[in-house]
Amino acid sequence: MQEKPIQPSTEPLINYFNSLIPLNNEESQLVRELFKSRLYRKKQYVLQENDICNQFNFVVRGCLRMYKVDEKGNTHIIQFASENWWMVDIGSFHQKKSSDLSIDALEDTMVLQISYENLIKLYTSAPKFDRIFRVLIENSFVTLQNRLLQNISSTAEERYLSFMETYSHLSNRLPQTQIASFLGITPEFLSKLKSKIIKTKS
Amino acid sequence: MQEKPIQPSTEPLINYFNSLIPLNNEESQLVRELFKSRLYRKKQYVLQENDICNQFNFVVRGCLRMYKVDEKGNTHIIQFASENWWMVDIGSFHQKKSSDLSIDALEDTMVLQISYENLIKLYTSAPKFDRIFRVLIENSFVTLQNRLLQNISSTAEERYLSFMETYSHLSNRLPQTQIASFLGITPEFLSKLKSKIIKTKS
DNA sequence: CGGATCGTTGATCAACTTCAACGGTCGTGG
DNA sequence: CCACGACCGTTGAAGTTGATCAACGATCCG
Repeated sequence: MQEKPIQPSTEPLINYFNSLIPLNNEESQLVRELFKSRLYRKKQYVLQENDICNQFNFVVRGCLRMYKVDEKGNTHIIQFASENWWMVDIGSFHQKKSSDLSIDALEDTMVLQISYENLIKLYTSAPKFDRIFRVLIENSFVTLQNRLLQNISSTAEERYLSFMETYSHLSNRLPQTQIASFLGITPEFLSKLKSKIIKTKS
Repeated sequence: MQEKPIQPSTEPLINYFNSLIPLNNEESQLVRELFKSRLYRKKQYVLQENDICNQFNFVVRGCLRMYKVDEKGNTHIIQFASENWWMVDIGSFHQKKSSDLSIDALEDTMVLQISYENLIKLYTSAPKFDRIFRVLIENSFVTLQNRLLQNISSTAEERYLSFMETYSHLSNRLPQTQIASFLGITPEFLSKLKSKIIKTKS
């Protein structure tokens, strides 16, 4: 047996689609043609503020973050995306208007990406993808809604504990500063929370 | 000329769809057949916690709210829906699992609603609706994402001022308690915010 | 080796909650 | 039609949560 080819493939994405709604051969072929693989090195921008988000990204390996920098210079993380997650500023992507968000890589990250034009082509060629992307966004919507609910109704400590459960696969890959920025608290306060939690346990 | 028929019609909804992606006659007819109008009186439940959300609602007239009641008995409002907005617990609706949210009417409210089964039928009969509902959810997603961003990065005062702009059509129809519950603060604190803002202005 | 980034800790300050009390308005039943 | 209760908005005092600023040690990478 030989090693798998080193050249990146779209198969992880096709597997992902199949797990939602099975694709036929023609549809799989469309995916192979229209999605391009691309490697982003750690700290590299995927989307820079004020640019138009022109790529819909599927993370094969690595980790991205999407965030906003406010007037005071603080960054607020809206979303992480690691293996098998999507990353795009949907507003900018669909309305073709400049984004007030940024996306960059927290690790060397391999993505499969499709441009706006090719996504339209995909929808037109195979209407099943209208449905697939509808389901996909519905799922993201539910996740986002739960997060908003948590933010409205819970203390920082509760949010942190919940984050460590929900993102257990990610928590050890992320610096605490990034987690704090996702939770909407300062790194200093997160540090104090952690030591308080440890004390309470023992 | 006669008065318009008093019997509620699906025309506002068809106009709404046409503004997104124009419908042909057959598609319009499907909407007329599959959406049913229904009146909810003030305080009446549209969805009760632990039930499955089986209806996708379009508000023709009035106002609904969707909220969660936490362990301490506090209610947290996730969304208002007045004229031409949608209201549904998407998670419960699509996964057919019991909801931990509630929906009720803040005013007497006329909705056009479609059941899960009929929505599937709609998607199957006219794939254009896959696209329409994809676009619709994309829009809701952007709104939700902006709100999350605000909640992470702004003070209560900023959120309140922003709310009064964004929801200016609603702000005078809503009791302050409801606005506070939407912003994620106590009614008392909102009251103090308001008086502070007035003082600063003069 | 040296700078950049990260995590920690303490003191002080600002944002927001909690609880209690009070007055106003509105709708409903007697 | 009035009275009463329910709900709403306001205010103040005291408490909690989390931010800010400054200082320090550890690690990592060029």
